[in-house]
Amino acid sequence: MAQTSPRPRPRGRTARTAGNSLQHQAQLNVIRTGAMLQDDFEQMLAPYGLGGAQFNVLRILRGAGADGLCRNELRDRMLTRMPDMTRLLDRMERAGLVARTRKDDDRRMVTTRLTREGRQLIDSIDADAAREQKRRFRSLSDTQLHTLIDLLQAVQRQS
Amino acid sequence: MAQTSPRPRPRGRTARTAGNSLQHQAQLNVIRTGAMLQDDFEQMLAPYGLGGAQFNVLRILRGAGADGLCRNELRDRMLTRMPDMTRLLDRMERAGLVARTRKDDDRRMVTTRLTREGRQLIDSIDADAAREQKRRFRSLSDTQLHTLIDLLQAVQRQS
DNA sequence: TGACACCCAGTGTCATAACACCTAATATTC
DNA sequence: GAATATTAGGTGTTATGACACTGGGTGTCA
Repeated sequence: MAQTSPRPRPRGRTARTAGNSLQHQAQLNVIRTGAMLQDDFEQMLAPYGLGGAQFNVLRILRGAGADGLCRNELRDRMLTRMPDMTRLLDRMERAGLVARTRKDDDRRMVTTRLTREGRQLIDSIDADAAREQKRRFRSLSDTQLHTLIDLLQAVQRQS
Repeated sequence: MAQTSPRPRPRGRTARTAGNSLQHQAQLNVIRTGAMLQDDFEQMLAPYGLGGAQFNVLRILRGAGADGLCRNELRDRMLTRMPDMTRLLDRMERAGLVARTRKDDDRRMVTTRLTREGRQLIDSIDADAAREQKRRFRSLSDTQLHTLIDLLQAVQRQS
């Protein structure tokens, strides 16, 4: 199976943001760009049978190492809001990507860890993921990237 | 009905982006910030019984004026990808916010227009929407806003 | 005018997201 | 140590999203 769907999606003509306040333009551009990057990323993931949320879980769990993470900790680290972590993990467990074990000392807690298979899968995606990131940002210098990151973090810090 | 849900969502500790390439950090921050803004916005819209997509349709149709727009034109102007425009418009039509009429000269085309009720609804939201935009971006100067917008548009232009 | 390609809108079907609620285990208070 | 609160995880239900496909409507070319 080569590439998937044809993917037209010219969506969101940049020009349409004229005539509004700067804050409004900024808001629209952040949301639109975020959606574009997310879509690109999910497009890249499709051949692996993953969605963005599942990839995110794999990435976070790989970062967490052998200790794994409990459901709520995992949920709080997600890139996007994810109220229904349980069933997302259910699906990933069924797919053999993660394993869950209830803790002995606090039996309310369930620790989720990457399986070997999950680990191998995300490792195999790394190269594609890096390529995808570079593609979108290739026109920006390191200074510009720093500026962009700083500005976005300032926005995130507002309440 | 006052405010709705408690909304904890501390999600996405900014610090977690260390140790990766600048492009990666930029990608994560754009996606995360976009999701935050979208969530905020939908939070604000909830009391009006609208979701982000529906608000977006109202906004676009208001801009289009009395001529309205056909389904595909509308879809292409959406801020986020929306493959299932038909049923979104179905719901909005059922709610009395939009009206659809098939064109006489090309009977394939269906024009969607705002109803008076839809128009009044989006007008009544304007003040809240503007407040929400300002809140998130208040810490940025006009120059910084311009810079942010320019950088994001450069990202959007990459294929 | 009949065959063809193409365009627009809509539908069937399945997977996933959202929201409110529930249950079990542990902590806290008296 | 029994009652209560709190915290973690899970479930039921409904709404929404994705994707492939259908089917009518137009144009165009023999």
